[in-house]
Amino acid sequence: MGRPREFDIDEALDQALDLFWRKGYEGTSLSDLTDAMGVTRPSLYAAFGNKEELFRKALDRYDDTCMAFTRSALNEPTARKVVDKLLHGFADAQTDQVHPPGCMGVNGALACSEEAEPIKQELAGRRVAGEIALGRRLEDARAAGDLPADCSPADLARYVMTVAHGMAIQASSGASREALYAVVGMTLKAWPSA
Amino acid sequence: MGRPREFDIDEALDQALDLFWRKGYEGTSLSDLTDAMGVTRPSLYAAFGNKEELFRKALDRYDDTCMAFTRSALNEPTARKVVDKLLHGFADAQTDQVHPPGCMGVNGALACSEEAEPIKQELAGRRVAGEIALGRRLEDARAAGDLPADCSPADLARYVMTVAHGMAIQASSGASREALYAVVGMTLKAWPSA
DNA sequence: TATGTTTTCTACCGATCGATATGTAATACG
DNA sequence: CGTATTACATATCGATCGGTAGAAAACATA
Repeated sequence: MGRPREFDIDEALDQALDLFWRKGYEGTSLSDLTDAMGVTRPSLYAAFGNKEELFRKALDRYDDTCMAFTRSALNEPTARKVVDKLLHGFADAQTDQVHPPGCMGVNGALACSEEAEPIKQELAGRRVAGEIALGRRLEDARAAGDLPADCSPADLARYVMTVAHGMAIQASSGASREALYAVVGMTLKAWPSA
Repeated sequence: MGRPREFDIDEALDQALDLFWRKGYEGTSLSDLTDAMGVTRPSLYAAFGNKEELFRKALDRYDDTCMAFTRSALNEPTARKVVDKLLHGFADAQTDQVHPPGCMGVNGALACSEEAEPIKQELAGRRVAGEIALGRRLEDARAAGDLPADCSPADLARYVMTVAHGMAIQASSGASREALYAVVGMTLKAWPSA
Protein backbone atom coordinates (compact mmCIF):
# COMPACT_ATOMS: atom_id res chain seq x y z
CA MET A 1 0.00 0.00 0.00
CA GLY A 2 1.00 3.64 -0.10
CA ARG A 3 2.27 5.65 -3.02
CA PRO A 4 4.33 3.51 -5.40
CA ARG A 5 8.02 4.27 -5.92
CA GLU A 6 8.68 6.10 -9.17
CA PHE A 7 12.20 4.78 -9.78
CA ASP A 8 13.79 1.37 -10.04
CA ILE A 9 15.99 0.47 -7.07
CA ASP A 10 18.52 -1.54 -9.05
CA GLU A 11 18.79 1.01 -11.82
CA ALA A 12 19.43 3.73 -9.26
CA LEU A 13 21.95 1.46 -7.57
CA ASP A 14 23.76 0.99 -10.86
CA GLN A 15 24.09 4.74 -11.24
CA ALA A 16 25.39 5.05 -7.70
CA LEU A 17 27.85 2.22 -8.33
CA ASP A 18 29.16 3.95 -11.42
CA LEU A 19 29.81 7.13 -9.46
CA PHE A 20 31.42 5.45 -6.45
CA TRP A 21 33.56 3.37 -8.81
CA ARG A 22 34.75 6.39 -10.76
CA LYS A 23 35.08 9.00 -8.02
CA GLY A 24 35.40 6.96 -4.84
CA TYR A 25 33.26 7.11 -1.72
CA GLU A 26 34.43 10.50 -0.50
CA GLY A 27 34.80 12.00 -3.97
CA THR A 28 31.12 11.33 -4.68
CA SER A 29 28.73 13.93 -3.24
CA LEU A 30 25.06 13.58 -2.46
CA SER A 31 24.35 16.03 -5.27
CA ASP A 32 26.31 13.84 -7.69
CA LEU A 33 24.25 10.86 -6.58
CA THR A 34 20.80 12.46 -6.75
CA ASP A 35 21.58 13.98 -10.16
CA ALA A 36 22.75 10.69 -11.65
CA MET A 37 20.09 8.55 -10.00
CA GLY A 38 17.27 10.91 -10.91
CA VAL A 39 16.04 10.88 -7.33
CA THR A 40 15.54 13.66 -4.84
CA ARG A 41 17.56 13.70 -1.68
CA PRO A 42 14.80 12.64 0.72
CA SER A 43 13.81 9.79 -1.60
CA LEU A 44 17.39 8.56 -1.59
CA TYR A 45 17.50 8.55 2.19
CA ALA A 46 14.12 6.85 2.44
CA ALA A 47 15.17 4.12 0.05
CA PHE A 48 18.79 3.51 1.08
CA GLY A 49 19.28 4.88 4.59
CA ASN A 50 22.29 7.15 4.17
CA LYS A 51 25.38 7.59 2.03
CA GLU A 52 27.32 4.80 3.70
CA GLU A 53 24.49 2.28 3.45
CA LEU A 54 23.98 3.25 -0.17
CA PHE A 55 27.66 2.58 -0.83
CA ARG A 56 27.47 -0.82 0.83
CA LYS A 57 24.42 -1.76 -1.24
CA ALA A 58 26.14 -0.58 -4.41
CA LEU A 59 29.19 -2.62 -3.37
CA ASP A 60 27.07 -5.72 -2.90
CA ARG A 61 25.60 -5.22 -6.32
CA TYR A 62 29.10 -4.82 -7.73
CA ASP A 63 30.09 -8.08 -6.13
CA ASP A 64 27.00 -9.89 -7.38
CA THR A 65 27.41 -8.73 -10.96
CA CYS A 66 30.87 -7.52 -11.95
CA MET A 67 32.74 -9.88 -9.62
CA ALA A 68 30.66 -13.00 -10.29
CA PHE A 69 33.49 -14.39 -12.42
CA THR A 70 35.71 -14.67 -9.34
CA ARG A 71 33.47 -17.38 -7.91
CA SER A 72 33.13 -19.35 -11.12
CA ALA A 73 36.88 -19.08 -11.76
CA LEU A 74 37.53 -21.04 -8.56
CA ASN A 75 35.63 -23.94 -10.06
CA GLU A 76 38.04 -24.41 -12.93
CA PRO A 77 39.60 -27.87 -12.92
CA THR A 78 43.28 -26.93 -12.55
CA ALA A 79 45.09 -24.31 -10.50
CA ARG A 80 46.55 -22.78 -13.62
CA LYS A 81 43.14 -22.51 -15.25
CA VAL A 82 41.73 -20.95 -12.08
CA VAL A 83 44.41 -18.26 -12.13
CA ASP A 84 44.17 -17.77 -15.87
CA LYS A 85 40.43 -17.22 -15.73
CA LEU A 86 40.75 -15.04 -12.62
CA LEU A 87 43.34 -12.69 -14.08
CA HIS A 88 41.71 -12.44 -17.49
CA GLY A 89 38.42 -11.80 -15.72
CA PHE A 90 39.94 -8.95 -13.76
CA ALA A 91 41.54 -7.55 -16.91
CA ASP A 92 38.17 -7.67 -18.64
CA ALA A 93 36.24 -6.15 -15.74
CA GLN A 94 38.73 -3.33 -15.40
CA THR A 95 38.57 -2.37 -19.07
CA ASP A 96 35.03 -3.19 -20.17
CA GLN A 97 34.26 0.33 -21.46
CA VAL A 98 30.78 0.32 -19.93
CA HIS A 99 32.02 0.69 -16.37
CA PRO A 100 34.73 3.04 -15.13
CA PRO A 101 38.28 1.77 -15.53
CA GLY A 102 39.89 -0.03 -12.63
CA CYS A 103 38.37 -1.86 -9.71
CA MET A 104 35.63 -0.67 -7.41
CA GLY A 105 37.26 -2.52 -4.52
CA VAL A 106 40.37 -0.39 -4.97
CA ASN A 107 38.92 2.90 -6.21
CA GLY A 108 36.14 2.97 -3.62
CA ALA A 109 38.27 4.08 -0.69
CA LEU A 110 42.01 3.50 -0.61
CA ALA A 111 43.20 6.58 1.29
CA CYS A 112 40.54 8.61 3.03
CA SER A 113 39.58 10.70 6.05
CA GLU A 114 38.64 9.17 9.40
CA GLU A 115 34.99 9.41 8.51
CA ALA A 116 35.34 6.92 5.64
CA GLU A 117 37.58 4.56 7.57
CA PRO A 118 34.84 1.92 7.97
CA ILE A 119 34.38 1.86 4.20
CA LYS A 120 38.12 1.52 3.67
CA GLN A 121 38.22 -1.36 6.15
CA GLU A 122 35.29 -3.05 4.45
CA LEU A 123 37.03 -2.93 1.08
CA ALA A 124 40.35 -4.09 2.50
CA GLY A 125 38.54 -6.94 4.22
CA ARG A 126 36.92 -8.05 1.00
CA ARG A 127 40.27 -7.95 -0.76
CA VAL A 128 41.91 -10.23 1.78
CA ALA A 129 38.83 -12.48 1.76
CA GLY A 130 39.29 -12.93 -1.98
CA GLU A 131 42.95 -13.70 -1.49
CA ILE A 132 42.16 -16.25 1.22
CA ALA A 133 39.55 -17.93 -0.97
CA LEU A 134 42.08 -18.26 -3.75
CA GLY A 135 44.68 -19.53 -1.28
CA ARG A 136 42.32 -22.27 -0.14
CA ARG A 137 41.63 -23.32 -3.70
CA LEU A 138 45.37 -23.52 -4.35
CA GLU A 139 45.86 -25.56 -1.18
CA ASP A 140 43.35 -28.04 -2.49
CA ALA A 141 45.21 -28.06 -5.79
CA ARG A 142 48.49 -28.80 -4.06
CA ALA A 143 46.90 -31.58 -2.05
CA ALA A 144 45.61 -33.02 -5.31
CA GLY A 145 49.07 -32.96 -6.85
CA ASP A 146 48.07 -30.13 -9.16
CA LEU A 147 50.81 -27.92 -7.66
CA PRO A 148 54.32 -28.78 -6.46
CA ALA A 149 54.45 -29.95 -2.85
CA ASP A 150 57.08 -27.34 -1.96
CA CYS A 151 55.15 -24.31 -3.15
CA SER A 152 53.24 -21.92 -0.89
CA PRO A 153 49.57 -21.55 -1.83
CA ALA A 154 49.30 -18.43 0.33
CA ASP A 155 52.25 -16.80 -1.42
CA LEU A 156 50.89 -17.77 -4.82
CA ALA A 157 47.48 -16.35 -3.98
CA ARG A 158 49.03 -13.11 -2.77
CA TYR A 159 51.08 -12.89 -5.94
CA VAL A 160 48.01 -13.29 -8.13
CA MET A 161 45.96 -10.76 -6.19
CA THR A 162 48.86 -8.31 -6.23
CA VAL A 163 48.90 -8.47 -10.01
CA ALA A 164 45.11 -8.17 -10.13
CA HIS A 165 45.09 -5.04 -8.00
CA GLY A 166 48.11 -3.64 -9.79
CA MET A 167 46.22 -4.02 -13.05
CA ALA A 168 43.44 -1.95 -11.50
CA ILE A 169 45.92 0.91 -11.05
CA GLN A 170 47.16 0.43 -14.58
CA ALA A 171 43.61 0.54 -15.91
CA SER A 172 42.95 3.74 -13.97
CA SER A 173 46.03 5.22 -15.64
CA GLY A 174 44.56 4.34 -19.02
CA ALA A 175 46.07 0.93 -19.79
CA SER A 176 44.27 -0.98 -22.56
CA ARG A 177 42.84 -4.46 -22.26
CA GLU A 178 45.58 -5.82 -24.50
CA ALA A 179 48.22 -4.25 -22.27
CA LEU A 180 46.68 -5.98 -19.25
CA TYR A 181 46.50 -9.28 -21.14
CA ALA A 182 50.24 -9.02 -21.70
CA VAL A 183 50.70 -8.58 -17.96
CA VAL A 184 48.55 -11.64 -17.32
CA GLY A 185 50.67 -13.63 -19.76
CA MET A 186 53.89 -12.71 -17.98
CA THR A 187 52.34 -13.49 -14.61
CA LEU A 188 51.43 -16.98 -15.73
CA LYS A 189 55.01 -17.54 -16.87
CA ALA A 190 55.97 -17.54 -13.18
CA TRP A 191 53.40 -20.22 -12.49
CA PRO A 192 54.81 -23.49 -11.09
CA SER A 193 54.01 -26.73 -12.84
CA ALA A 194 53.32 -29.94 -11.03
CA MET B 1 64.48 41.20 6.05
CA GLY B 2 61.10 41.12 7.76
CA ARG B 3 59.93 38.83 10.50
CA PRO B 4 61.68 35.45 10.35
CA ARG B 5 59.63 32.31 9.74
CA GLU B 6 59.06 30.33 12.92
CA PHE B 7 58.82 26.89 11.33
CA ASP B 8 61.01 24.80 9.06
CA ILE B 9 59.67 24.46 5.53
CA ASP B 10 60.92 20.92 4.98
CA GLU B 11 59.75 19.68 8.36
CA ALA B 12 56.31 21.10 7.68
CA LEU B 13 56.39 19.54 4.23
CA ASP B 14 57.18 16.17 5.77
CA GLN B 15 54.13 16.42 7.98
CA ALA B 16 51.99 17.37 5.00
CA LEU B 17 53.44 14.46 3.01
CA ASP B 18 52.59 12.04 5.79
CA LEU B 19 48.98 13.22 5.81
CA PHE B 20 48.51 13.21 2.03
CA TRP B 21 50.13 9.78 1.87
CA ARG B 22 47.87 8.33 4.54
CA LYS B 23 44.58 10.07 3.78
CA GLY B 24 44.92 11.15 0.16
CA TYR B 25 44.58 14.63 -1.30
CA GLU B 26 40.85 14.99 -0.80
CA GLY B 27 40.75 13.10 2.49
CA THR B 28 43.18 15.58 4.03
CA SER B 29 41.60 18.81 5.27
CA LEU B 30 43.23 22.16 5.85
CA SER B 31 42.60 21.68 9.57
CA ASP B 32 44.42 18.33 9.45
CA LEU B 33 47.35 20.03 7.77
CA THR B 34 47.63 23.04 10.05
CA ASP B 35 47.31 20.85 13.14
CA ALA B 36 50.04 18.44 12.02
CA MET B 37 52.35 21.09 10.61
CA GLY B 38 52.02 23.34 13.65
CA VAL B 39 51.27 26.28 11.41
CA THR B 40 48.29 28.59 11.25
CA ARG B 41 46.19 28.70 8.14
CA PRO B 42 47.40 32.06 6.79
CA SER B 43 51.01 31.03 7.35
CA LEU B 44 50.43 27.89 5.34
CA TYR B 45 48.99 29.87 2.45
CA ALA B 46 51.78 32.45 2.61
CA ALA B 47 54.43 29.75 2.50
CA PHE B 48 52.94 27.25 0.05
CA GLY B 49 50.27 29.04 -2.01
CA ASN B 50 47.25 26.80 -1.59
CA LYS B 51 46.31 23.18 -0.90
CA GLU B 52 47.09 21.98 -4.41
CA GLU B 53 50.51 23.66 -4.52
CA LEU B 54 51.28 22.27 -1.09
CA PHE B 55 50.43 18.79 -2.34
CA ARG B 56 52.68 19.19 -5.37
CA LYS B 57 55.57 20.35 -3.20
CA ALA B 58 55.02 17.45 -0.81
CA LEU B 59 54.93 15.14 -3.83
CA ASP B 60 58.23 16.52 -5.10
CA ARG B 61 59.76 15.95 -1.70
CA TYR B 62 58.39 12.40 -1.73
CA ASP B 63 60.00 11.84 -5.09
CA ASP B 64 63.33 13.31 -3.99
CA THR B 65 63.53 11.26 -0.82
CA CYS B 66 61.39 8.13 -0.70
CA MET B 67 61.61 7.42 -4.44
CA ALA B 68 65.33 8.14 -4.86
CA PHE B 69 65.99 4.41 -5.08
CA THR B 70 64.09 4.22 -8.36
CA ARG B 71 66.77 6.30 -10.09
CA SER B 72 69.71 4.44 -8.64
CA ALA B 73 68.06 1.10 -9.40
CA LEU B 74 68.18 1.92 -13.11
CA ASN B 75 71.96 2.10 -12.86
CA GLU B 76 72.33 -1.53 -11.85
CA PRO B 77 74.45 -3.47 -14.34
CA THR B 78 71.92 -6.08 -15.45
CA ALA B 79 68.21 -5.93 -16.24
CA ARG B 80 67.49 -8.52 -13.62
CA LYS B 81 69.38 -6.57 -10.96
CA VAL B 82 67.55 -3.41 -11.97
CA VAL B 83 64.19 -5.08 -11.47
CA ASP B 84 65.29 -6.84 -8.30
CA LYS B 85 66.45 -3.60 -6.72
CA LEU B 86 63.39 -1.74 -7.96
CA LEU B 87 60.86 -4.19 -6.56
CA HIS B 88 62.64 -4.68 -3.26
CA GLY B 89 62.94 -0.90 -3.02
CA PHE B 90 59.19 -0.52 -3.51
CA ALA B 91 58.50 -3.26 -0.97
CA ASP B 92 60.75 -1.48 1.52
CA ALA B 93 59.30 1.97 0.88
CA GLN B 94 55.75 0.69 1.22
CA THR B 95 56.39 -1.01 4.57
CA ASP B 96 59.06 1.11 6.27
CA GLN B 97 57.03 1.72 9.46
CA VAL B 98 58.01 5.39 9.61
CA HIS B 99 55.82 6.40 6.67
CA PRO B 100 52.24 5.32 6.00
CA PRO B 101 51.84 1.95 4.29
CA GLY B 102 51.51 1.89 0.54
CA CYS B 103 52.60 4.35 -2.09
CA MET B 104 51.99 8.09 -2.16
CA GLY B 105 51.70 7.97 -5.95
CA VAL B 106 48.76 5.60 -5.60
CA ASN B 107 47.18 6.75 -2.33
CA GLY B 108 47.38 10.44 -3.19
CA ALA B 109 44.44 10.53 -5.58
CA LEU B 110 43.21 7.40 -7.36
CA ALA B 111 39.48 8.07 -7.54
CA CYS B 112 38.35 11.59 -6.74
CA SER B 113 35.96 14.42 -7.51
CA GLU B 114 36.38 16.71 -10.51
CA GLU B 115 38.13 19.25 -8.34
CA ALA B 116 41.07 16.92 -7.69
CA GLU B 117 41.29 15.69 -11.27
CA PRO B 118 44.52 17.63 -11.98
CA ILE B 119 46.17 15.92 -9.01
CA LYS B 120 44.96 12.53 -10.19
CA GLN B 121 46.36 13.23 -13.66
CA GLU B 122 49.67 14.36 -12.22
CA LEU B 123 50.05 11.13 -10.28
CA ALA B 124 48.99 8.98 -13.22
CA GLY B 125 51.47 10.84 -15.40
CA ARG B 126 54.30 10.18 -12.98
CA ARG B 127 53.39 6.51 -12.85
CA VAL B 128 53.58 6.12 -16.62
CA ALA B 129 56.79 8.17 -16.66
CA GLY B 130 58.34 5.67 -14.29
CA GLU B 131 57.16 2.80 -16.44
CA ILE B 132 58.59 4.43 -19.56
CA ALA B 133 61.92 5.05 -17.86
CA LEU B 134 62.11 1.39 -16.90
CA GLY B 135 61.06 0.36 -20.41
CA ARG B 136 63.91 2.38 -21.88
CA ARG B 137 66.39 0.79 -19.52
CA LEU B 138 65.15 -2.65 -20.55
CA GLU B 139 65.42 -1.70 -24.21
CA ASP B 140 69.03 -0.86 -23.65
CA ALA B 141 69.44 -4.17 -21.87
CA ARG B 142 67.97 -6.04 -24.79
CA ALA B 143 70.19 -4.19 -27.24
CA ALA B 144 73.16 -5.19 -25.09
CA GLY B 145 72.16 -8.85 -25.20
CA ASP B 146 71.12 -8.75 -21.56
CA LEU B 147 67.56 -9.74 -22.49
CA PRO B 148 66.25 -12.10 -25.17
CA ALA B 149 65.81 -10.48 -28.57
CA ASP B 150 62.19 -11.61 -28.79
CA CYS B 151 61.01 -10.11 -25.50
CA SER B 152 59.06 -6.85 -25.18
CA PRO B 153 60.73 -4.31 -22.90
CA ALA B 154 57.52 -2.30 -22.74
CA ASP B 155 55.53 -5.35 -21.64
CA LEU B 156 58.18 -6.28 -19.11
CA ALA B 157 58.22 -2.76 -17.70
CA ARG B 158 54.44 -2.73 -17.42
CA TYR B 159 54.53 -6.08 -15.67
CA VAL B 160 57.04 -4.85 -13.11
CA MET B 161 55.17 -1.64 -12.42
CA THR B 162 51.91 -3.54 -12.14
CA VAL B 163 53.42 -5.67 -9.40
CA ALA B 164 54.92 -2.59 -7.73
CA HIS B 165 51.58 -0.80 -7.61
CA GLY B 166 49.76 -3.97 -6.63
CA MET B 167 52.11 -4.27 -3.69
CA ALA B 168 51.07 -0.76 -2.69
CA ILE B 169 47.49 -1.97 -2.39
CA GLN B 170 48.64 -5.02 -0.47
CA ALA B 171 50.62 -2.83 1.92
CA SER B 172 47.58 -0.61 2.45
CA SER B 173 45.63 -3.73 3.36
CA GLY B 174 48.26 -4.58 5.96
CA ALA B 175 50.66 -6.88 4.14
CA SER B 176 54.05 -7.30 5.84
CA ARG B 177 57.41 -6.64 4.25
CA GLU B 178 58.13 -10.36 4.17
CA ALA B 179 54.85 -10.99 2.37
CA LEU B 180 55.81 -8.44 -0.26
CA TYR B 181 59.29 -9.96 -0.58
CA ALA B 182 57.64 -13.26 -1.42
CA VAL B 183 55.67 -11.50 -4.16
CA VAL B 184 58.89 -10.00 -5.50
CA GLY B 185 60.46 -13.43 -5.54
CA MET B 186 57.64 -14.91 -7.57
CA THR B 187 57.69 -11.97 -9.95
CA LEU B 188 61.36 -12.52 -10.68
CA LYS B 189 60.65 -16.16 -11.48
CA ALA B 190 58.88 -14.95 -14.59
CA TRP B 191 61.94 -12.99 -15.64
CA PRO B 192 63.47 -14.01 -18.98
CA SER B 193 67.11 -14.95 -19.13
CA ALA B 194 69.38 -14.04 -22.00
C1' DT C 1 64.25 55.30 17.44
C1' DA C 2 61.71 55.35 13.04
C1' DT C 3 60.34 52.88 8.84
C1' DG C 4 59.55 49.14 5.65
C1' DT C 5 58.90 44.26 5.18
C1' DT C 6 57.47 39.79 6.31
C1' DT C 7 55.18 36.57 9.44
C1' DT C 8 51.89 35.73 12.85
C1' DC C 9 47.38 35.79 14.87
C1' DT C 10 42.12 36.02 15.44
C1' DA C 11 38.20 36.08 13.17
C1' DC C 12 35.61 35.35 9.36
C1' DC C 13 34.06 34.61 4.27
C1' DG C 14 30.87 32.09 0.75
C1' DA C 15 30.26 27.44 -0.80
C1' DT C 16 29.42 22.87 -0.16
C1' DC C 17 29.08 18.83 2.77
C1' DG C 18 25.66 15.04 4.51
C1' DA C 19 21.20 14.90 6.38
C1' DT C 20 16.04 16.51 7.57
C1' DA C 21 11.63 18.96 8.71
C1' DT C 22 7.48 19.79 6.61
C1' DG C 23 3.79 19.58 3.57
C1' DT C 24 1.65 17.54 -0.54
C1' DA C 25 0.53 13.89 -4.07
C1' DA C 26 -0.55 9.12 -5.04
C1' DT C 27 -1.82 4.60 -3.93
C1' DA C 28 -4.45 0.54 -1.06
C1' DC C 29 -7.88 -0.76 2.07
C1' DG C 30 -12.30 -0.23 4.45
C1' DC D 1 -16.04 8.27 -0.09
C1' DG D 2 -12.66 8.37 4.05
C1' DT D 3 -8.46 6.99 6.08
C1' DA D 4 -3.92 5.04 6.55
C1' DT D 5 0.37 4.62 4.37
C1' DT D 6 4.02 5.58 1.47
C1' DA D 7 6.77 8.47 -1.74
C1' DC D 8 7.19 12.95 -3.62
C1' DA D 9 9.21 17.96 -3.70
C1' DT D 10 10.77 22.41 -1.57
C1' DA D 11 13.36 24.46 1.50
C1' DT D 12 16.60 24.34 4.96
C1' DC D 13 19.58 22.60 8.86
C1' DG D 14 24.37 22.81 11.41
C1' DA D 15 29.03 21.51 10.29
C1' DT D 16 32.84 21.64 7.62
C1' DC D 17 35.16 22.77 3.35
C1' DG D 18 39.15 25.74 1.17
C1' DG D 19 40.55 30.36 1.44
C1' DT D 20 41.22 35.54 3.30
C1' DA D 21 40.93 40.45 5.67
C1' DG D 22 43.06 43.04 8.76
C1' DA D 23 45.74 44.10 12.68
C1' DA D 24 49.55 43.06 15.81
C1' DA D 25 54.38 41.21 16.32
C1' DA D 26 59.24 40.51 14.97
C1' DC D 27 62.95 41.38 12.26
C1' DA D 28 66.45 44.51 8.94
C1' DT D 29 67.93 48.86 7.68
C1' DA D 30 68.38 53.64 8.46
